[in-house]
Amino acid sequence: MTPIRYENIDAIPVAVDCIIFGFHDNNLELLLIHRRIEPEKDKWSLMGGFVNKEEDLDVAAARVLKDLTGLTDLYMEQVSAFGKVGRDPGGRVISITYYALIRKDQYDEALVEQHNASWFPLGELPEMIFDHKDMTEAALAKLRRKVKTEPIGFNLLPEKFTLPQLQALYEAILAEPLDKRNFRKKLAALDVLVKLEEKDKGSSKRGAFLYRFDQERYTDSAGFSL
Amino acid sequence: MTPIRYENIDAIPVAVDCIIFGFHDNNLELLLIHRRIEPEKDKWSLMGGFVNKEEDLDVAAARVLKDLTGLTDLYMEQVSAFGKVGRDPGGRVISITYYALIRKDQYDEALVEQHNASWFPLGELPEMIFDHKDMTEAALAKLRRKVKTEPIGFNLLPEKFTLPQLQALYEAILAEPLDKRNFRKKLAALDVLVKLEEKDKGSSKRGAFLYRFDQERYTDSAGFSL
DNA sequence: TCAAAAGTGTTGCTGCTACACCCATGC
DNA sequence: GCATGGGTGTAGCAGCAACACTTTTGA
Repeated sequence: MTPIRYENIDAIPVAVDCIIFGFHDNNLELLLIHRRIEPEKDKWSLMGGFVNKEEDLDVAAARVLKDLTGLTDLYMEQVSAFGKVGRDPGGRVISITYYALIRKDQYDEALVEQHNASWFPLGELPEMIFDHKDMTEAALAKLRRKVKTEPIGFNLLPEKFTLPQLQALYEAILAEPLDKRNFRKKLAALDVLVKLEEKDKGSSKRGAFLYRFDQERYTDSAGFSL
Repeated sequence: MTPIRYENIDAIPVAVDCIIFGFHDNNLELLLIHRRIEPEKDKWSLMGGFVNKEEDLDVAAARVLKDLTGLTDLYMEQVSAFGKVGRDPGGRVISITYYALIRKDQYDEALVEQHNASWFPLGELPEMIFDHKDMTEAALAKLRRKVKTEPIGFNLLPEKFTLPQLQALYEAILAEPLDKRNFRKKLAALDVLVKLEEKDKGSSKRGAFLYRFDQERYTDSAGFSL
């Protein structure tokens, strides 16, 4: 049978918008793009792009992320679809949002500059266009939930990291202070970190031991909760 | 400034598909539609429809639900977007899924028959077209998570219900047995139910007291967890 | 009188929170 | 030698799971 063609159906431009999280200086940050045209000139927007007719949604999101950061294989998760008729004054566009976690030591700074993008700590977000603020909040809520039950936080840190760094990361994501001993106790129980010989002396005289996340140990274990 | 028109952008048909949950006979059930045409003839599908150019996503989902059940103001929540290029062999369609909770004593049976739709207990789902099985699983996962932290289960029960009914509902949703005393203890602590004078003698000689959910008490309280 | 479902409290344990001091090092 | 951040253990408490018997009533 010949496929149905859906010819009398309204077709609608579909975009993906990416909430890009990074971690720097004990702050959770967002990568935003400076809008240089009207309307909403000089506000900031999420990085986005239209979905091509022959392109999976995830692929479109990955493409958009690569265009801005040069990075592939990022940790990425769909948040939700935003589809109010008037959400984009330029015309009807349905937007599917994704959040992504990136290591701030790895992205391509030149590309980011070309796009007039900069990083903003969550607490100091500028005015954003359209419903991008709502998108950000939805993404953050989803990240907060997820980070407690799955070991995804590591995607925001370098390969090797210290426990104080990891704790600061979780504190930044959850926006609440955590007890140092309890935090370490839980991590020890999870048994997914490998302690290395080296120390990082970047932030203290004494130096803190470096660890790395062991993906294999995790997939074996199953339980994760912080 | 004149709005940009997005004229050179690929436009794509966008659908909403609804995972419709009902509760009957101590089973969580799904309302599915019998497909009478090729391809995938005689399989079953979720109720869906295309999103019109001038229609919000939520409005489209509500319309689709009303078309099938006659009901409006249903409890409804977006699940996620499915957007693989080949997911519908009839052509590229991006589908946004919503789940809805309906009271099985209220829907319009004639309409449902007109659509060749029937109810299936979750354990006895027939073969479904395209990726509708994945959609169902995603919806169920979301429902399970949500039902533990927000008082939405009541949307599947009549206005007045008994505690054994409510417990059976939660057991059906979570697919695990619950301890009767602990369940009642938690509910009592939540303080969102109003005990009525009447009893329902439908399922026992002794009869069980009827309760109703008090929305106001809930919005006041804030904490809900089962 | 018996079968079938409704209703009701207590105890032990687990897992969480709260909390303070010593250690290593560079300056 | 002192200031700075790194590292470590315990005790009390709360919330959760496990568990068994009495009540009501229609047949």
